[in-house]
Amino acid sequence: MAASTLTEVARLAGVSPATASRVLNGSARIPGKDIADRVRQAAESLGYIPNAQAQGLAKSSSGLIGLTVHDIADPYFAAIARGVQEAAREQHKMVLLATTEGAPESEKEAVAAFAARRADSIVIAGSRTSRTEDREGNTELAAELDRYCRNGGHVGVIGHGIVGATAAEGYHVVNVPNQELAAQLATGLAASREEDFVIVGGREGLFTSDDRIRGFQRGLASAGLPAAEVIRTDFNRAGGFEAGLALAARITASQPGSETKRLCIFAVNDVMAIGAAAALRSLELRIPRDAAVAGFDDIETLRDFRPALSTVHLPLEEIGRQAARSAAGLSYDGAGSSPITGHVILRRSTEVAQPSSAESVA
Amino acid sequence: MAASTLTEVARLAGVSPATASRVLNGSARIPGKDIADRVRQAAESLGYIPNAQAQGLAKSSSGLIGLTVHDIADPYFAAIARGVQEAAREQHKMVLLATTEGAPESEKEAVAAFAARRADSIVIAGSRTSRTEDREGNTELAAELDRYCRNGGHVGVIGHGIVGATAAEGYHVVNVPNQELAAQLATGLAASREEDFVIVGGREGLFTSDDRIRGFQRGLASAGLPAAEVIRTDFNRAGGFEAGLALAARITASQPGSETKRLCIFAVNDVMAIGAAAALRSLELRIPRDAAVAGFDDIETLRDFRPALSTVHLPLEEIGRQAARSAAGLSYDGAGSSPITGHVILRRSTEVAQPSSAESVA
DNA sequence: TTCGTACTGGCAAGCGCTTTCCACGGGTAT
DNA sequence: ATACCCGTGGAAAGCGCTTGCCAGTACGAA
Repeated sequence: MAASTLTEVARLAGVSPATASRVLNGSARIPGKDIADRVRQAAESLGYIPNAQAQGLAKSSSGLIGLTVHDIADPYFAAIARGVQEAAREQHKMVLLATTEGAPESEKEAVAAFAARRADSIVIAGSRTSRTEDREGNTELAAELDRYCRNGGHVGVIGHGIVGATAAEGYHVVNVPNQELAAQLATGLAASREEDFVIVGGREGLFTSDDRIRGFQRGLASAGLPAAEVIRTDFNRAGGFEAGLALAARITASQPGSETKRLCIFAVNDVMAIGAAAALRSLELRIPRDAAVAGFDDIETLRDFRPALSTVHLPLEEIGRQAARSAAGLSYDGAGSSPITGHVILRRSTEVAQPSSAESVA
Repeated sequence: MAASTLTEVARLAGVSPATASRVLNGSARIPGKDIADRVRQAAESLGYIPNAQAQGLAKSSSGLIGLTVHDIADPYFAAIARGVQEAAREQHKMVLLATTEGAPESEKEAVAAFAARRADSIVIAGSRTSRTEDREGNTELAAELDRYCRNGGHVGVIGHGIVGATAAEGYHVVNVPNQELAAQLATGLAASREEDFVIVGGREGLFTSDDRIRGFQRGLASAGLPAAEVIRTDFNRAGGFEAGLALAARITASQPGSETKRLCIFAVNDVMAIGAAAALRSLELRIPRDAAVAGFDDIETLRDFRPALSTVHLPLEEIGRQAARSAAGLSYDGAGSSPITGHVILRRSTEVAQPSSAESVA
């Protein structure tokens, strides 16, 4: 990793390193044209690439944005990552990626690593949790973040704030109206039908999941419907599939009686919804004929799924972008940073009209 | 970004910075137990976090792995990124992410940025290209990479090597047997039917796309079938959709004649295949009844798509992992790094038996 | 002509860490 | 008792860059 240095360039151009620095790496003072040209030419001929580490050390800033996600291959996080990446580009920074599997301890480690690299800001994506087994981890994470902020760092958290974080300065959270939107979804779903609602949610304590469940229940209540049963499972496709199997069994069993209402399954995210749908299908049940299914997030890759999934659209990319921006201090309590909004999208998977079984084009 | 420094820790512990460094940040020489404890305690109480930039500067290595992808939200790249991330974790490094939209100039910039940060290794994902308009960009990219390698860097390229790269040392490419697998897919598809094959490919010059097309044609030829028509379009869902519309029109038009064979559409990647399928569906055509569709990559998120998509499985994550490993010098021309293999998966979307129209569960 | 002003480029002091080299003390071999 | 070696902690020289400060120059104003 030995590349040519500023000093070499300076020597070749016959100037001092200070001058070379000024012409090559942006400074308020730009040396005279002839000298500048000579330096630039020297740099060019040596293939000079400034050492960002050294620059960072000298300027104490790194041009880095730290991003933690649960899993970069999860389309939800991938979309957010794209937004963050975009914001980073705007700011002429690079993004440093860490995956944490959602474990607060890993997140804490990631934050420490970002701090060690003197990342200018940190974006934390992924559901916060309040489970007792995460208590300690959360506390440590909060402490780490506080310390980072106290040292002048900026953090943007997506969704819920970190439990226990107390930093006054540099701590921003991008609020996602999960509850309101889930309520709207419930209202929309409840409007034109009467059926039994079941919620497939993540483990208790996952804020995102809990919020969406709470919102959905509220929506049902405001439509005069009873609260839905909640099935807790893993916050991923497998969890959805599992819950789907259980529900499918129930549906199949009740079919003979036949005066039971159709089931409407609300999975708290699209991926779980797809899992549930796959489970139903694997047991020969059809959607929406035998059960309605709705998700949340409006994952892009899943839009071609059939029957098209009713869901709540979330501007994931924008969320990532905004988190990165607000953490950077841009457009925070200034102009530009409008609150995140989403909207309910009712598609085929929750249609009421019984489809003629031959016609299932959405 | 002012955190406490090693010197402060040393002072508090009443030792020299050298000693503090030795105890805190791994060194061959570990000071005496009592001293070590004192230092560690001082560090703890000060909340000391080593400055990775300074460490990097002193050791001239950064603990960073650079990764360029076209688009992190594309599930293909996201899967690879996950593999790279995993390998990074193994090596106790972090990954620095850059998205390039596939433009060689952006890739060149990214490589330069990685070099500036003294990344220990660089992984380049995303199809290489030989289009004339990319000529210059490719040359520059190659030059940048060469320089990086010459300075002791390691690069792992996924798929095809960079055109024009000449670095002898530190330059590894993870070969993906696109051609062979595409040929196998063609053979598999050709085996049990006679139909018209059409290939929906990316723009000319995209190596991945071209390889898959070539392989597929070869497979057809070896099955005694004529070469398939090739439709060139964008290497993404939109491109697939567009091509799908065109093909749908053709199918619909020929239906009356009805002695035309069924069309079998091979899209060179899953996302394009899904696009094409969506297009057909939007025009009331059914798969596989009115046309067969096959893709390539076996994207995880798309596995729940119905009718299930015939495709070629590629161990994306493993590919990413291996690229990162080989670039790190691990397991390269040593044990462990077995060549990448994939396999054909024939699913419902290319089934021959006409489905009874009521039964479309895969 | 003589100041004062406004620039210019260079010097040198760091940024926070690692690592070579050195001095020193205690142990063993002679 | 002397010589020698090994193991320890510390001093100091960087790693490659930025930047405050200073001296020198050229200029317009007086």
